[in-house]
Amino acid sequence: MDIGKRYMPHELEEKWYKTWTEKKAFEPSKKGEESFTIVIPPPNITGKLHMGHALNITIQDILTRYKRMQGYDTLWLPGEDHAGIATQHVVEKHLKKTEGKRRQEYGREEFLGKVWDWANEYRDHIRKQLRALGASVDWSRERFTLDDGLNRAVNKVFLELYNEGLIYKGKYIVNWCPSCGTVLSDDEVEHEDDKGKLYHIRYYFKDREDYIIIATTRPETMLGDIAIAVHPSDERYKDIVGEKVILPLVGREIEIIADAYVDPAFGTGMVKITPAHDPNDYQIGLRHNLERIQVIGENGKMNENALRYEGMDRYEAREEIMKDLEEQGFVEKTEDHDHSVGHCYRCHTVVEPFLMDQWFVKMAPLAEKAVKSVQEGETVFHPNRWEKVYLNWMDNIRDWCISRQLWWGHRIPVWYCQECGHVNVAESRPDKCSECGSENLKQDEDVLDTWFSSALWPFSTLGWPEKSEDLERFYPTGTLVTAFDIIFFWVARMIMMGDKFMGKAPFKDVYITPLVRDKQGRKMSKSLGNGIDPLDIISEFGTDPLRFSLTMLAAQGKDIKLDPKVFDSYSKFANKIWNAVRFMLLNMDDFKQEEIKTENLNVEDKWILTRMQKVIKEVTQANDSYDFNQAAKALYEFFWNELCDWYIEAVKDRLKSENEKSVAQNVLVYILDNSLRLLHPYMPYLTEELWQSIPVKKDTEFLINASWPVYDEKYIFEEEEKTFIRITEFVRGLRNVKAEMNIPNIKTVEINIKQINEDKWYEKSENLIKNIGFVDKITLVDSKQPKSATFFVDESVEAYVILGMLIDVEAEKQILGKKISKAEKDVEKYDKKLMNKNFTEKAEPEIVEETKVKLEEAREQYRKLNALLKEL
RNA sequence: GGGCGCUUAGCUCAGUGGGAGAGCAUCUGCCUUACAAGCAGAGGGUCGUAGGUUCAAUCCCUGCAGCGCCCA
Repeated sequence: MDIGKRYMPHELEEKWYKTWTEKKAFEPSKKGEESFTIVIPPPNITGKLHMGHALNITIQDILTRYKRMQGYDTLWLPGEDHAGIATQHVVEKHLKKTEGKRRQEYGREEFLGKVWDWANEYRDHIRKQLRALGASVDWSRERFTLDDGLNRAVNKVFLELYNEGLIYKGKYIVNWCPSCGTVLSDDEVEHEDDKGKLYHIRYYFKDREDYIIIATTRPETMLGDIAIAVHPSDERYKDIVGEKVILPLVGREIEIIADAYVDPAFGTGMVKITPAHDPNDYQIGLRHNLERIQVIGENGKMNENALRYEGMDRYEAREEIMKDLEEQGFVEKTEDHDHSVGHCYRCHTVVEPFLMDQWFVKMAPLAEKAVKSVQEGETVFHPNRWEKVYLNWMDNIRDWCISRQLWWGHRIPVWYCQECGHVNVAESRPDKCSECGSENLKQDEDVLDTWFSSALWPFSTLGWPEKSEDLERFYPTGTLVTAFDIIFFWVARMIMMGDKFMGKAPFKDVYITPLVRDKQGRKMSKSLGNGIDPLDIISEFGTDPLRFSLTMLAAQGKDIKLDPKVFDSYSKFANKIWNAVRFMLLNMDDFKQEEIKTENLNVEDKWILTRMQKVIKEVTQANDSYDFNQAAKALYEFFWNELCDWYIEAVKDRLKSENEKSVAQNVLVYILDNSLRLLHPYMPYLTEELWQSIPVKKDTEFLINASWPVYDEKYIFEEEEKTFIRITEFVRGLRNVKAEMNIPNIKTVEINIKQINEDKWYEKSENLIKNIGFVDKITLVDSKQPKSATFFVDESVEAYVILGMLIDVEAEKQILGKKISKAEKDVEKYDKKLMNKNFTEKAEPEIVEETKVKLEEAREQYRKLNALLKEL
């Protein structure tokens, strides 16, 4: 049977994904066994999946396939997120472009119809991408954050929190994005240092000819100034507290008050207080019972309180006001000033602090449990340092503004009675007002923050609030795989809600993946155009190489700087695997599967079996501790550098021998069977395809369901492992001399061996040495023969290669010289160590013993090599 | 301002209290019946810097410098 010389990814991928889904291989099938569940971080329906998603999906799939093979009742639940602000934003932009209309021109219902069309299209696109990546998700359980079931969960949670007083409505300073036309939560505001100006403005006293100087970055808000504040212990201003000044341009009298919030070191140590347009001023306003005057409207334009500036954009007004102040002599000076400004995390517009009536969740009581869940280890972060980030946020938690002035989302389940004004909160529309019985009810116009529904994802997707079988079977979930940037938005809130409504944290582990950046370390983004589309990589190299590459790079706690060259490297690895299996298949004549009997094994068999067990252990441990890059690396090195470079080369000859081939075939089949199992979570398609062709009795129809290999003590042969390593060193020595003497490796040579002690480790492996070393004759000698060069020296033997006319004495001297100086350095190093009493007395005895052995070895090498050099 | 992370070969990065590693790149030689997407060999690093702990530090601790991120 020949499967062809080259690995061709694409047919395999479609074929196997189809087969797996048809056979329901992704659906949990081990009911009653311990479950392992992952809920997907639902991708936004605003766009396509990028490289970060590809990494995230790959890791989830590795975990899922790994646990499935280990026999867990495994579920990976897929779904998508309706992404309120972002989706409404892109659809509005899209409609403006295609139909030239704004959403208000359609009306709420028609517009939502168009968003649903969009959502359906993009959900489909995301599904295709997940399939392309090989994600073994259970499609029969797919969810969307706006599903009816999830809506029931959202309404129930809203109602319960409201009844407990944990949801409330109130007028506070919130973050308003004038471009998105909605309020944002504090976490959705990104602070950035912007170049701005610090304007120093004179405010004249009401009763005397003097003035004070106020420094501000936002002069346009002065129209809403209500007071001036100084620090109570600021000696400079103690005497003027209580005095009044006249607000320039406006003419309003405002009082100088004292409040500890003021930083005496900033500006002049006096600040203007605008309670309607600054969160800190708002707090001061509360403390001093100050009036609030709004001067900027929701559209970011000055409102009716803004005198002649009404209707101007806030930045235009700033300029106009400064111009007027200047003309009227109120400006002391203007200086450059960098300061941190809040921007909308979606559209990057500068956010306006705004006094508005909104819905909030009281966070402190919810945070308390969520802190405990992590502190007590119910949920563990990997890498662990993210735990601090999480706890830090929880400690400084503020109430969460959850209402959004959007149409796309879960509409707030609140109905205001138009008769008596009563606020009716209910899971579904009430027939009449619970207070006055009126049927004239009007639902709140706003929708909930998307993260409000996302926070319920780990249990709402499993059927909550119904007491579903899935909920019982799969909650709490095993691992959440996500990126650090949504620890606050999402992870923290899921833990809170899980604790609150399920009584248990929603997952045992949180694995925070690295961030995928470009080659220069920049974040991949549309605007930079430095993104790499996973689908492009898949069509060029295949899914398996993409996945394996990302895994190799995904070391814990470090961002990935992605150089597309790596995909090429690891697609070569896929080809290597392909060809190793191909080699096996081409050498399976008369194959009968038999039990591997220890007494029939050669040294190379025992070595590879031992190495296999150790790799099984290493990969399993690495997977368990989320060190996927280490698992991948261990597999890469084992497969290529040990199995292919040495074992396959070692058995080539035996596979042609009638007497010997059976053992070699059986070992080879065993090794490849186990290797493919270990590789499956990383490279599912390739391994499934190849596994099908292995002539071995199988425990399952498909590799995806096959059992995970288990470390087997009976295949551990420590002695033979060492012997084989000695053989490889022996052969390497020979190859090295050949290379230095410009003899092609495959040109056969004769070698001589001088026995020094009793250890005849090479005897049983003479054929092996001949084959892998391209040696046609081995002769035992008493001393080094003329026209031969030394290629191996240890305590048991010296070995020489006969070169005849090819000998190059200078080259040999060089080789020996290099070795001698290395031995000399070793002798010096170990000798120095052992001369140090502190070392011999305080270091662990094994280390001292080891060092002594090393010193002796190095001395012996040095002595022999020197002797050889003299002979030349 | 508070906190976190990073600094190892030309590039991208693993790694460990006791022998400095991989891939790519470079150089040399090979079409060897699995694979030229391959095989064999070689060169290349004061492990950012200054101290400290230790018998022993690239690794642990502290300061410093540079880069990046989060929070205010």
